[in-house]
Amino acid sequence: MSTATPVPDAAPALDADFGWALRALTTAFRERAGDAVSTVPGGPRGFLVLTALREGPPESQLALARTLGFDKTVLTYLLDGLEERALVSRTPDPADRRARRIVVTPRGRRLLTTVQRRMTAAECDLLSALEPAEAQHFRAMLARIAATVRSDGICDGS
Amino acid sequence: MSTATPVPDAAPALDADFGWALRALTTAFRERAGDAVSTVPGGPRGFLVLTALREGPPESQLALARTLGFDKTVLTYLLDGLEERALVSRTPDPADRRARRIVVTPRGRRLLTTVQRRMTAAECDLLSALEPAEAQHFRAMLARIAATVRSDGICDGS
DNA sequence: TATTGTTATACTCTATAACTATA
DNA sequence: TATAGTTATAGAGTATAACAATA
Repeated sequence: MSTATPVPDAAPALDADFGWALRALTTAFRERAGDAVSTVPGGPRGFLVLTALREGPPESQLALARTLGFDKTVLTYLLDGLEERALVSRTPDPADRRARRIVVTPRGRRLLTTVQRRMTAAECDLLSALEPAEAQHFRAMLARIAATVRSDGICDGS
Repeated sequence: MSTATPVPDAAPALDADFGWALRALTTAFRERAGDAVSTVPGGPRGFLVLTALREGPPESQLALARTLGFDKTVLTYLLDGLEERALVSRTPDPADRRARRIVVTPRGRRLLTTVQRRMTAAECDLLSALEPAEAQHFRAMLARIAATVRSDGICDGS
């Protein structure tokens, strides 16, 4: 009998099921984050658009869509909503008149700061089952996994 | 200057954003799990129904729905699909003729075993960014969080 | 001919309300 | 009256196809 089992049991109970736990986490996150981002047009996805734009203007809407992992058609109406409330500005790129330059407005930055604070609080609440150091570890592992699966989707070599 | 920051930065980049990482993980999981559960009527949710039933027949459909965190209306057509392929049986409870006794058939158990094996493989692939021991730690933390947020939703005392 | 962005459409998942049959 | 289950419907989120403008 081995006491440590690196490979998970082939027939776990519901509570031990990865998919079930992931589903429970995302559901709870949606609920709590939903309140936090209720003031952002487009909700959680609008928030991610602002977050991505904060790092600098993308080459085009398409480049932004790829960064976020969103469909380009989704981005169109997400940006419609954000532009309507003057949180981003959308101007034709003089160099390539098919593309649009998207930039966050000062107002957009201010909203993002406020909402990010609320999001952080919601996340801490969500992870309150873990000790602070554990929660940081969980976040770090999650980020590593996300980076891997994303790059897999984009450029899985072999 | 502190080298350890238990509280996350208030303005993280996209790659460090919890919601973005969670979204990337669930998207990748859906893709991979989708293949694994493609033979189960109702897909990922049908699989969870079978998993929950494997632990024993529930009091009623409603009790099963609460265990899974599904809406009762969803469970109706999920069970329709599973019953149609003889993976579960649905018989009126003699004691309370409003309620139905749901049990997994031998065929349902066999399918579950096969699919669970595929699901485990898909999960291991998904978590391949982590060392096996780390992956187990991640699973354990995820299960703890899920248990907490679930019980919060059902019976938050104070 | 290929690409950016838009519109229209459909499909899945989820949530709500209204109904039936039992208790 | 309250509960178990069903049906119908509407709303998000997502993906696809077709289109206009530009390269």
